[in-house]
Amino acid sequence: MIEIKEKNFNIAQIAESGQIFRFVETNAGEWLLHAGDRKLIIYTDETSVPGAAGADCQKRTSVRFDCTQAEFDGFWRHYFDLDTDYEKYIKAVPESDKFLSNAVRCADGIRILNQDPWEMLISFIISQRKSIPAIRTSIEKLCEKFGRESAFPSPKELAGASLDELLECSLGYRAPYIYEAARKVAAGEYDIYAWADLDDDELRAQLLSIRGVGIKVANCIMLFGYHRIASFPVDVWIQRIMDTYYDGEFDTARYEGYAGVMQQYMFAYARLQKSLAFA
DNA sequence: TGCCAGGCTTCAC
DNA sequence: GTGAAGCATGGC
Repeated sequence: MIEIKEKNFNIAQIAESGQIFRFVETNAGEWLLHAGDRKLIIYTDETSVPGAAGADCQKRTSVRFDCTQAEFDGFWRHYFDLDTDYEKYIKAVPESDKFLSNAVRCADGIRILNQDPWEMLISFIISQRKSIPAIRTSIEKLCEKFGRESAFPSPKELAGASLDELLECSLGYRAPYIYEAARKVAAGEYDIYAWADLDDDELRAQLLSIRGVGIKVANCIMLFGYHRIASFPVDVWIQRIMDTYYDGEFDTARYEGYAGVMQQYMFAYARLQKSLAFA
């Protein structure tokens, strides 16, 4: 068991942040995370709803990872982006920006995870016009049906699926997109791991060449699968926020190089506000 | 029951 | 280049 106490690191906020879909609280304070073919159990002291009652992530709460030191150092430390100082991002937010200031107060435990490009590609193709619970359901079905021991299916495993089998995973009109993407990645036509060497604009262009990947999904894959934190995905939530609080356009230039971090704070806060409003 | 969901492709114009 | 229609289905 590895115990850490880190500022700006909140498991509940990350699990609900919309960047990961296989991260659930199985019991109070006990979390199960799937990443590719890896599995991790995490224990936390606080089980509160993210952001509720003014979560204060400035204090260092205990997070315990059920893994060896070697696994933690070799994989999870980087996965959770624990070597990055998020306080410098948070301090860049001016008090005059009321919305973002409030967002940071409620979501300052979020980190941009270093997830797998393949898993992000498929997950965010699925995400279009789906609610987050519905995305989770589809991904669960894919993993159960095509992954070994419910791991996320590899390109080769998913490329072996028929269109009818994919349709059984509640993919709807996205099924042909997944079908085609899996085959082309498995065949090496889309060399998605080599794309990690491209600059942001080149990477975005490559992702946009995949059928079913538009600008928003491409930006999500960049942000969460390639850790391009300058990427700023605009979905219906972010658009609503910009329309309501920023006269239609958020000035990403102010946060040049890391606007994607701000995007996550905004997204999390907007969803939190809605969930509390209907609670 | 009806509406909306971390949008994209296609097709007019 | 721009804008609107059409899209499958789960979750609330």
